[in-house]
Amino acid sequence: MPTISDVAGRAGVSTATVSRALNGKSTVDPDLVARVRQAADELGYQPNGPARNLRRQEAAVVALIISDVENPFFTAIARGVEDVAHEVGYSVVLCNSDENAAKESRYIDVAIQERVAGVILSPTSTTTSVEKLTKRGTAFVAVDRPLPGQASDVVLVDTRLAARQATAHLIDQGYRRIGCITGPSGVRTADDRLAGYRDALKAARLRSTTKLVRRTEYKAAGAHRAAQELLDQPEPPDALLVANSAMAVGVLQALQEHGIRPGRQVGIVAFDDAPWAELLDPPLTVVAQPAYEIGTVAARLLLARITDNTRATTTTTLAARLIERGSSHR
Amino acid sequence: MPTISDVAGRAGVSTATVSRALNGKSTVDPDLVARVRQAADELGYQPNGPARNLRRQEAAVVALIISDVENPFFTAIARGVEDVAHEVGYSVVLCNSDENAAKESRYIDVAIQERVAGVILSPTSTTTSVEKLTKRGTAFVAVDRPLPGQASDVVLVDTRLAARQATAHLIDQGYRRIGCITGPSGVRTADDRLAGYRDALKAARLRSTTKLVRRTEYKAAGAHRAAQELLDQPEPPDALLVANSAMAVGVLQALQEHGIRPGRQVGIVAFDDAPWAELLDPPLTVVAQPAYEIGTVAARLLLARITDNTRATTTTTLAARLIERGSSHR
DNA sequence: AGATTCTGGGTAATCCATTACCCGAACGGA
DNA sequence: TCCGTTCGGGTAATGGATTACCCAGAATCT
Repeated sequence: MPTISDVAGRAGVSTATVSRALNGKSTVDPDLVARVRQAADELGYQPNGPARNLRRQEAAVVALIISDVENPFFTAIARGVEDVAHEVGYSVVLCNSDENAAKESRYIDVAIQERVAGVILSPTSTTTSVEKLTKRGTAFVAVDRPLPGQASDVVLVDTRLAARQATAHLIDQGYRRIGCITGPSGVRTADDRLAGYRDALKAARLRSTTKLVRRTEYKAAGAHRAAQELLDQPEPPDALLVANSAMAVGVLQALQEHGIRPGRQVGIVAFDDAPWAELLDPPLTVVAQPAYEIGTVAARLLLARITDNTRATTTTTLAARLIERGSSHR
Repeated sequence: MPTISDVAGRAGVSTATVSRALNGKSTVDPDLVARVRQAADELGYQPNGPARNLRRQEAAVVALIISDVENPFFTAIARGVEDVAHEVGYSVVLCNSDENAAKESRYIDVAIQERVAGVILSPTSTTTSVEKLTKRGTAFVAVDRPLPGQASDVVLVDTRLAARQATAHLIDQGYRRIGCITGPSGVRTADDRLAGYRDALKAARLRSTTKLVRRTEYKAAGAHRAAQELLDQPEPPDALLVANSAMAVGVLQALQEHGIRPGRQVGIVAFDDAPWAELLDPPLTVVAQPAYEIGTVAARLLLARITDNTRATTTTTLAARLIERGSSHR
């Protein structure tokens, strides 16, 4: 593996000149630059990243730690982050915490150890592992979920309001026994969606009962079981608010198994506008979250914070949009 | 940011002892280990990754470069890779090449520069950027698509056979004007799926015509246009083989717009078993690829190659499975 | 012309963890 | 008791790129 001194030798200059020529930080005679470039190409020289990062005390890398790679909401965020980061020469590494605090903590350790320039995180739950970042002054932005008690930039969706509007829409449509299947307690988005659901019931003077609420993992399997339970009750719900698209799959499966078409008999609104939502019969009413935009906004905030970590922290709240389709109409 | 000497100072030992105590490579007095551990905890010491990697000449990281983060097939591979890598203490960083040779090449450069232990790649097209890896002796495994002319471990799906079987199934069902919407020419999986489709037509002595074949990006939008074109022909196809699930979305949309239900009028088989496939009416017949398993196999091969790069290269071909559902029955 | 500032480029210090090498102490065997 | 091992732990070399510092020669000014 050729080193900078190999290049220097071949080009007949010092290592300092090679570094300067290749990084363009300082003026170097154009002839020398050409010689250095050529020597580097001939040797297939690739700078040693660890050595560079050790010296620079920072890598041009941002870590994006998301809670589920298989959730399109998070991969859309990833694209947003990537597109912005690449424009300014940063690489993005994606880490999958799997809604698992231990994995999240481990990836944060790795990020710190590798001296990445910044971290974007969708926090799984507790705040503790994030303190390591702030304590070290690593630039950091939270997405999707806030971090109570932590001063950091945050990019959120107004998910409580969205849940409220979605539920209000179901009420408008004449549904009265509306249920809610949301994520685990303690996960902020899950709590907020439930709260928004309750807000809407309250505003409409409908009684809210825990019999119509189920909380499970943000996955299809859990939602499937939850929906079965709800539907098997003596007084089943006539509509359901479902907290993400993976869960929607489970819920719709359960409806199928009960021989129920979404819509007239049981109205459905789900969070996240999956590409297949329009293919269903009836098409699925959804709450579309601006995932890509969350990514771009978060990346821009992170870059700003990398250059100046003393700026005041901000909270950006983006609006979600209810897309009415057939599954919520009688 | 505390360094190893800070820890050494606080624990009253040398840096060598700290390193040995923390890494457990050599026997150290248990009392000292405890003292070092405590000092490290108190200071919140995190080893400097670049310094460690510089010295070790390798990072305990494997890079996984996939061609589309938003494609569930690739994210499932990612989970497989992660699960295996984590077992043995490696971190996985995910890079999204976006079917773009330039991005792929850039990520390969980054991987080389950062001296990752190995790379798993779903190659977008040309072989050139991969040579950089093999030339440097970086452990490397290709997934999903082979690299002609490159000696490397490869993990594939027998996608040609799967396409043939899927097409044969359509023929069995009585479809006669079967079309194919596949990925860009030059992308091996796309070519193979087309070849398998033709194999089946030939075996059934059906005439194969380019009028029924369309090639586009592996995305919904391209497939949507392609399907529209095919359906608007004077003699439209009575069935379609679709090369991945994102494309299936576009195709099904086009059918909807033409007022056609999949099945009787136009039979559909698509690659990749998406969780929503069963929710459609009729449910979608698919070719399920063992994506997670591709990931685990590739990761194990990579780890083996990291420990011994002289082993003979292997090609693992996994079988896909046709899951017959309603969209391919008359 | 002489003094002064610039500029390009070389020398060597620096970043920090790991580990080769070495030394002293403890231990076992004769 | 004395010698040869063994073992724990310290000293310092090492990895490779960047950059502070310095110097020589060119350019500019008086």
